[in-house]
Amino acid sequence: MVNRRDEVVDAAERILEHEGPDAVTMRRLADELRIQAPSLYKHIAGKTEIEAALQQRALQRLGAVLAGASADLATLVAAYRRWALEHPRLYELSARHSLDRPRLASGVEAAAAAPLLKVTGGNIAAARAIWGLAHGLVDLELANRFPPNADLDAAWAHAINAFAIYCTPQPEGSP
Amino acid sequence: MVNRRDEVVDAAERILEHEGPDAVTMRRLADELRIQAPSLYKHIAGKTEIEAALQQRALQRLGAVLAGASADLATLVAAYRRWALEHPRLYELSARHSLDRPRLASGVEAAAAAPLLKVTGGNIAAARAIWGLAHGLVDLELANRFPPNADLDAAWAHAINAFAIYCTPQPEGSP
DNA sequence: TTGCCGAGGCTAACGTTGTTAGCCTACGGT
DNA sequence: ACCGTAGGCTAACAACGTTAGCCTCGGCAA
Repeated sequence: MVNRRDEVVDAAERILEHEGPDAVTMRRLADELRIQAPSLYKHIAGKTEIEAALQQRALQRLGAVLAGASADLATLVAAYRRWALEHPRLYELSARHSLDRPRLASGVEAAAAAPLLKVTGGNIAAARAIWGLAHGLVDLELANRFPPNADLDAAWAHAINAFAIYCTPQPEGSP
Repeated sequence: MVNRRDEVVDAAERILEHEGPDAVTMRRLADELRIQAPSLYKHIAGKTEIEAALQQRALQRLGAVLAGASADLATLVAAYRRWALEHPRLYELSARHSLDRPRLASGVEAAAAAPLLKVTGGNIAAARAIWGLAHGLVDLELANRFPPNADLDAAWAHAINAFAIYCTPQPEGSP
């Protein structure tokens, strides 16, 4: 028998995916498990714990996708964007909640960051800049901040082009 | 006498600033105006309208700051970052809610974007990439996604350096 | 076999949230 | 002098997360 706590998180993810964040309610969640809402608290401390668990899942999955895709900068950020657009609610949930590192399983954060570091040749500041760039473009896109007809592919292309100096094997281009 | 609706939005901004987003409650808001909560609905349609109004304010203020600061890319993004860190709650609120353009006063969006466009010499795709970069770095910083000891100044420096090719007067560096 | 004890369900209820319905009052214009 | 409306009020609702307290069943020890 699987851990009941995991079943709760599974159900939360299912509801989030299919019905959106507002539908992820303790009562709706309990319904999904054919249970009454207060019984959920036998398995989890509260809603924030569920959200933290989903956040961790998102981090792990995105990290895995990036690890599989990391050849060069272009394919890496393309993978980032694709995953976020394919799982927008999970991405948003994970991005909008601030990380409480203590609760996070160890290594998750580092694993997610590794592919970025690899592509910058270990330059951690450049990796963070690229991370910010990818997250920012995705976040603005998900939040409907670009005009409907905006050519976002072009924006991504420029972004990749700008950071190419950090990723092609090139001796010194840093401040 | 000023518009009562504006007073409601003013109060909301005040509470948001001093007590955080969770404190922005219809009842708390009514208290601030020495009124009962239901009376608020004589002046505004609902909470979402307040949030939209705050979002618009944020956009206008940030746009104004950027317009005043735009000399080169470095000072522009520095101004962006500074404003966001000085008004984190307003920034978050404005970033996390998707724009409903119909409600937005016309010109606000374009005015906020203008300084960025100026610095890229009219290259709109590059301007969007830079916007994404600045927003992403700020958002990750506000969401506590970087380790506490991270050297974010270095990340910003790399970001600026990467995009310098689009901003220094330089004929052709685009894909 | 008996006894018990904890895991995991249940109902009832609480406080807080946004919001609606409906009433009342005072003031400004005809 | 009237009347309508702007703008306040109280009462109340549904939905939310959460707590308290009870019951039941299954497995294990004596």
